[in-house]
Amino acid sequence: MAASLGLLGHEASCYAAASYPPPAASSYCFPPELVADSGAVTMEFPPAAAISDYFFLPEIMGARATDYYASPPAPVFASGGGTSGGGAAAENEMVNVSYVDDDGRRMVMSGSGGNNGGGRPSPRIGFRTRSEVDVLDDGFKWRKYGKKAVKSSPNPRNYYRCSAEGCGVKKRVERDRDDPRYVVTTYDGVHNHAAPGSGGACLAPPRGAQTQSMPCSTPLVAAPWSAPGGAPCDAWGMHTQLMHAATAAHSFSESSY
DNA sequence: CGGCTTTGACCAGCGC
DNA sequence: GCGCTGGTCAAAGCCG
Repeated sequence: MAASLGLLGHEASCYAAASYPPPAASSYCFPPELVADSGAVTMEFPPAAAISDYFFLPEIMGARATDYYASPPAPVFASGGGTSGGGAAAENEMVNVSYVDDDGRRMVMSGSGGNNGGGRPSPRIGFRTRSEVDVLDDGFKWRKYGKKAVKSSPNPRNYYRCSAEGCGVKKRVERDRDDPRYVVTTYDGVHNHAAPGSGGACLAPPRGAQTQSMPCSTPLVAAPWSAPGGAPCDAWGMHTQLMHAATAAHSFSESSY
């Protein structure tokens, strides 16, 4: 049931979406009113109906994720996203990431362009979450290392770094400039460790989530589709899988050069 | 006391 | 080359 990512003609499988089992809790489903609401962040997204068919987004600390946007490495994929860095628009510039599920339906995700400024680009994935809290508990432990007022938004942007030793994953959190009810979280990089306190699982499930049963023994850096056991079991796994998909697509494209 | 947040300063990339 | 902007650093303070 693996879906596949279509990236510059490459096809990389992932378990990101297709035939995803319905969550036990309805709150995991895409809130109809929150789908693809033309926010500044999401520039291209599947129709609401399609999303509701394929994505089950996590409820995090009472918040409901609304949009995901995955970003493969910018230099390879950023078609038209040449304004990386400098410009505030680059931050939310989308790189289209499409994948084809088992039914042959083409799905499109959108990712932010840009890279880490120079060196090896890292996978980036973000999502917009309707939340009253700024910091969403994703099971990992983050240390805040910066806060910056950005020109593109009246709301400050917070910078977090995974506090795990040797893990260079970063995330940026900011309120949606158009709708402060939404929190835009961007993950930069992929964890090379399991989520703390998750008993070896990839991620601790969000509050109230059903028991995590996805094949989390697989190192996070591994391609998600290579993990035994098939699709993730819940929305939280979906979140993880998306992050992994970005990484995997990254690796895939690199290896094809 | 250790870990975390805050916050101003600094640095690098990009556009003009 | 200069200015703007985003991202990071690091010292100081706070909190459990």
